[in-house]
Amino acid sequence: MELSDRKKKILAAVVDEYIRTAEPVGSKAIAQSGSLNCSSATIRNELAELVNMGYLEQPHTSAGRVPTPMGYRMYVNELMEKQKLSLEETEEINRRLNLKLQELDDTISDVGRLASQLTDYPALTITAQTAMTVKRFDLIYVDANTFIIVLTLSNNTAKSKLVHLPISVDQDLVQRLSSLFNASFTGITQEAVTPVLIHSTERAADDTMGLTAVIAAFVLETLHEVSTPTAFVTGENRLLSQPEFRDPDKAHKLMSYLSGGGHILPPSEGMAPGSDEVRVLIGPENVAEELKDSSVVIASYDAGDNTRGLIGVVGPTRMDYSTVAAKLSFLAAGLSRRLGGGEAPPEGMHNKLIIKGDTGNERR
Amino acid sequence: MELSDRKKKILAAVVDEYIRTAEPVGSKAIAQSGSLNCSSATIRNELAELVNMGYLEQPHTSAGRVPTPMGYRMYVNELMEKQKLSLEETEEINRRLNLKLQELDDTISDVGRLASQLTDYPALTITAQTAMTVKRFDLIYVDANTFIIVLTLSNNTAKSKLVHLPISVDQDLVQRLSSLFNASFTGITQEAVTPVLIHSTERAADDTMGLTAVIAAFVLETLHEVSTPTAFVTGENRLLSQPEFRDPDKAHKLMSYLSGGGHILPPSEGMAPGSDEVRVLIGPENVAEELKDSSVVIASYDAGDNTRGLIGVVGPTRMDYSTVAAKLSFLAAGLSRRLGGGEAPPEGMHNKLIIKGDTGNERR
DNA sequence: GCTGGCACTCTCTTCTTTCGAGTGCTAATA
DNA sequence: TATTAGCACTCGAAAGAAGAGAGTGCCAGC
Repeated sequence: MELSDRKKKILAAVVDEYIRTAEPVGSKAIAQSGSLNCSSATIRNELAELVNMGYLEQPHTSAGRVPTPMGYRMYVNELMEKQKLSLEETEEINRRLNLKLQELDDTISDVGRLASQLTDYPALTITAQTAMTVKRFDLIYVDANTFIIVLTLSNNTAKSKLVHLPISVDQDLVQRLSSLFNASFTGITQEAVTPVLIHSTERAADDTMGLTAVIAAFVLETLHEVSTPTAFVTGENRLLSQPEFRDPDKAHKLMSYLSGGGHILPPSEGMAPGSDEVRVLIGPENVAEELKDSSVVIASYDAGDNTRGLIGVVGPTRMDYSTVAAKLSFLAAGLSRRLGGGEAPPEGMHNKLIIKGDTGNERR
Repeated sequence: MELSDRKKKILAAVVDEYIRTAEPVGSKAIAQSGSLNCSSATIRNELAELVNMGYLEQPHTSAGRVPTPMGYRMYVNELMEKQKLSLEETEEINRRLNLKLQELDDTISDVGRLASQLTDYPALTITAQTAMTVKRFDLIYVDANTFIIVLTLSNNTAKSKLVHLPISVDQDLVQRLSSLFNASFTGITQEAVTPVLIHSTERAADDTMGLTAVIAAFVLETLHEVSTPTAFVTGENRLLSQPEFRDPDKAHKLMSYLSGGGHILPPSEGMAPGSDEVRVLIGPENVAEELKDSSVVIASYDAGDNTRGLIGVVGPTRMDYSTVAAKLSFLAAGLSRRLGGGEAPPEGMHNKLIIKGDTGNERR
């Protein structure tokens, strides 16, 4: 059933006002807010109908109205004004993004911090799960007891480790191992590094000192580290400034859930890989019990190497979806441009903003 | 002025009880708690004197007594029973510590997480400020557009980066740069990497493609990263389970302060480098305004390479100093044993526990 | 110097009252 | 038929009142 134009306007006004004040919204307030030219009585009638339809609810008989998750969903899908960031804001974000990314690589968590600062909600980042492989081995012989392992990974980063041994090894062995590993350990994923493979390499290299095992362990460690999707949450404490989390128990519950990392995001299969899409999950649309009365806004970015990462924020259902979505979208686009390959849109550009999400779940 | 033996017992009992319950402690409760063989009236008299002396205070007339910071200080310095961890506890800690440290190097933050879990307070870790230098350079030529920089640092770790260039370089230049950097960039600190030095190296190598600058930048970045003391805070949310932080504003204030990292610890000059010392800072003894009514317990550990790191927890002044100190001390000792050089005490050992701190500040 | 007893104080809890925002309904109006 | 003004009603939040209880300070007796 379609909403009349006026109902839409009223619903939007309720959500906007509620987002702003966190107080149930009365008919009078809406009547006065301009944009509608009718009396509070008329609006009361409309509000009553919106309650019937499931878009709004009343905390108790004589209170104003509050949006239901279904109301928020309608708002997010159709009603909210897509926020355009001001030039200052976009420049600010770009500036800080550049700053963050200048530093050494794994600063994705820093970007999470940035997102949290920008939105004033806790932020989470998740790196994508990818089957990384080793592209190239180098072993640098330092002295009889020391050598350096350098792995070049499929995403064109290098990882290294200095190994100090209690026994001395000869340069030849290191040499041999280097080529053996280059021959048989490159291009294979973590799972393919089997004890059998390690053993046969050890024999082939005539390694009686366990060097092979050391190197293989480093390979496994590294592949594991880079292939495991890691979740990172920052700014949990920002929850506390939201009135809905004035109850310390409630806040504590959600915060410990967030600190636990992971398990926050829905199976992200629906994430269209190419777009600047922003996904909104409202209250009960979340799978995790702990998030049932919070909302999550997630953007995905191109992390290069054909993988995508996620960056999102968590807040009360009464969240400033419009601004948050705009900021996250912009941030994700910036990240994609910097991390991803090639054909990205030029900087300042930012007009499309696709918001997507589950379609309105049943209420209650 | 010295406290009588009975006063000490009473003070200890008050602190113990208050730590346990977070409620002001009455004379009756102490009388019944055994260990003292006198009536509540006697204890009332003693309590009144302890209030006069500044060790206790009353929230209001007709309430029980609560320790002042000075009272806690006395407790920590002289009264509290040094906690011995049970065998199960020490084993548990060792097990988890081993688990954490198995993984790749910079897991100090993980150890912070461990500390937080063990104590149920927010934990912070700080790596020491050290003037790190590069010990050795290796440049690995991959192909015309690609090479890998490998730095071996003075703390015997290796850092590497894969550099991909838009132009092609010849192997000779890479070779030349490698030896030049080994000659003039080793053993010097971050500050000594001057534009002049970079420039002269560039000329000496006859480098017209800016490779020198790229490498130098990586050196600077790396040295900066490893020499800058970084603070890391985890488990802020655990504050919320403490009754003194039921007020969201108070909690929020402290938590944002903690999230801001750093500035938490006092100038740690007093940290004796050799010992398992644990330091306790009670309420107003903290320098930071935000910590004036919280307490901090810090242990320092040997991070190898003649440097020390800090690991600590933050909580309300009503903190379980005894247990926390024991756990942190043990954790720090374990870290020292694993990270630091050589002559560490054997595992299970753990009997000395030196607690130190500022001597009782003036009250109020 | 210690103890039992007693009056007193002050907070916390609970109950009651008041206040007001906001509603639903009805009758009048365009 | 849709809108509006008016009015009685509802219900929570805030303010006030009363009672309970924990704990104190002090005094007199042991």
